[in-house]
Amino acid sequence: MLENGLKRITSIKEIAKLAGYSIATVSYTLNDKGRIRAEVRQKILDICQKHGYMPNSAGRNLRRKRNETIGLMFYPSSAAIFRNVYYAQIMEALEFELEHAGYDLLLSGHDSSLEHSVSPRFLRQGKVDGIILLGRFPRKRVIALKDYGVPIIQLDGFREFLNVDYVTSDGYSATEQIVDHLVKLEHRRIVFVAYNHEDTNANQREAGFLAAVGKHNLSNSECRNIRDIGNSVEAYELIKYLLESESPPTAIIAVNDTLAVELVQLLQDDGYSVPADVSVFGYNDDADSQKSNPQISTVRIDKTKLAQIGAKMIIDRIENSEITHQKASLLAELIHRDSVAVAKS
Amino acid sequence: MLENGLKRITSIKEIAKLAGYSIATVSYTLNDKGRIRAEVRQKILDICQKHGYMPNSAGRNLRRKRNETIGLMFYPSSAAIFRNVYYAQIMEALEFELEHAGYDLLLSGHDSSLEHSVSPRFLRQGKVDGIILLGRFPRKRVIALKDYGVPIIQLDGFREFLNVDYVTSDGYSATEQIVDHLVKLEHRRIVFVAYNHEDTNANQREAGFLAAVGKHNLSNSECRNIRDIGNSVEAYELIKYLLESESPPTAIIAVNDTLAVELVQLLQDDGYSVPADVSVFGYNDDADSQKSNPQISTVRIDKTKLAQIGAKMIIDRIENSEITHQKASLLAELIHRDSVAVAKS
DNA sequence: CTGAAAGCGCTTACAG
DNA sequence: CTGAAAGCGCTTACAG
Repeated sequence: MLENGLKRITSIKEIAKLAGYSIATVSYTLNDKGRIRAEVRQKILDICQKHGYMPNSAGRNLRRKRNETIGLMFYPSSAAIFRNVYYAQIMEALEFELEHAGYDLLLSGHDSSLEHSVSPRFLRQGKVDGIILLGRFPRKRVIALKDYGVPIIQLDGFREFLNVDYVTSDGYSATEQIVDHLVKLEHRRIVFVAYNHEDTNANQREAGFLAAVGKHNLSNSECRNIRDIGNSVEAYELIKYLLESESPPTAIIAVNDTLAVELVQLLQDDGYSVPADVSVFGYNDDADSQKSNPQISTVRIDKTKLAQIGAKMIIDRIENSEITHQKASLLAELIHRDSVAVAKS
Repeated sequence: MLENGLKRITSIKEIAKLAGYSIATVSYTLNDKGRIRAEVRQKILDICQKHGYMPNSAGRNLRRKRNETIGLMFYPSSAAIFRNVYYAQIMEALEFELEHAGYDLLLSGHDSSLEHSVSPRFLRQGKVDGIILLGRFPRKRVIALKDYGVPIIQLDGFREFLNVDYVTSDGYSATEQIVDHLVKLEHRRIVFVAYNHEDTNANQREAGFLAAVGKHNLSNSECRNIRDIGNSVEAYELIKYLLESESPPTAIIAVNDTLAVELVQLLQDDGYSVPADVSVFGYNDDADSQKSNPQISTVRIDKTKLAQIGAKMIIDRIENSEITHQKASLLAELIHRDSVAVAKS
């Protein structure tokens, strides 16, 4: 029941009957199409309003062959995403953009990391017009998903040569900038640390690191790229070994702020001082990099922009499948805070 | 194109033609209804499989008058939720339950705190069968939402006398337990602190506090319930004033772990020792309560169970609107850690 | 400017 | 055990 005690009307047919016009006229009015007399239009609108009429999306979607819905998938799983502060801002902006463009966002509780996992329900049921892949989806999964024929894009992750649109951040140039900056502060023994899982963003950052090491003629044996650690404790064990060696590193570049924050904690627990003994750089400008003591120097990725571009990409792809392959790599900005200082001599 | 080079089939009609049976038979097969000969059944299933057929949800939903979709709304806004660790686990469990029950989860980017906000798109478009309200929705908003006629429930929030199902945690008894415990540790001057915004969960906790103060014959003038602070700094200013008074509180109960953690930080920055000078209790068992130093004693709310019950409630309500009003209040468990000690004498 | 009608893909009572 | 047919609520070319 509505406020005015009237029964809620759920179909265009009833509205048409009440107004004394055809369902076509009602439909045109509701969609601002065709040329309906202003007077008729107003009458119909009034009736809809009065009876709390809401168009039925199943009816419209069946006819239009659209869902006005975009599916969101996470890798490795949605559990991982919700716990990850990095994604909060992205989700937020994504929702905003999509809602304004007339799309709803459908979530998948699907665990994409399971080897034999079937595809998410919403895909099997054809409930979405497009899919946004958030995270470091493996190539194989992207291909499998692409084969459904539903438009997909990758957000904050990418796979080349798949003709799948993507938007990510330019970790290569970001790392070059970090090394440039560290070298200016007289660092010559720098370590890059990332997790052992496959991650194209981490690869880019590593590649930028290696290129910068070459560019500045830093010693290959003194600059390490550690890529086989499973967690911060493992990372710290290796770093500790290096710190106790004859030519200890003076700076550490951690693949993200979470790792950076944890390393700083472990270093401090062990009696090292940051940045006096060793400088630490992170990536992402997550909230915890600022809460850490000292505050961590990091790379700011404009997450809102990332989401905006992603939203635009998937919508473009849905509404115009002819457009050519799109990819974007956002330039990142260095944020200088207190975890970096001139190299210990 | 599928792997086998065949065109993907998108309707039951084409499958029927290929199989040489009617669409009714295909439909019955797909839905495991009616009595279809095993042989025919297998043939149809094979064809579907081969051509990657997926049923069209708009068609089915139009016919069934269902959406198989549940909308999720947040208060004050989705932005607030994504940044709130407390909700990560709830979202996760909710998704899991709903997906298994055959429902998809539709997200709303809607900002419910805006006074003149329209309802979310998915509601206006009739895209959801039910709505889960997460957070402390004001009574007025709950009523407005309820008037759409779509089943709703409140999760981790509640409004009485509205006949809206809800599941929340029993903050009343939790706080009683906290005070019982503190009294056992010889605390007699205890402060309860909560934010100034309207929040029925906070009200419950406060009520439990007041009841326990009465039960233990604690001094009303020495036990305060502070409910008018906007943030932790404001809270700390008041607490500091009390700590410097003649009969300073020996224990603080903060309405959630976030506030507790921030208060501990501010106390320490100011030279107070926790728990030597003052004990601190939180609620929720959020991740940060464990990361804090000292680790914060808190109240564990089984968020997974909260979500499970919530999922079951909304589904019950959707599938059987006749059921009577349901409400649940989860018993919480005290988690004893290092922020609480015997009262300073 | 307005209406009659087809059809989107599905489910389901009914008939056989 | 299987099929013909109605109808869910909508949009849209077409006719007038």
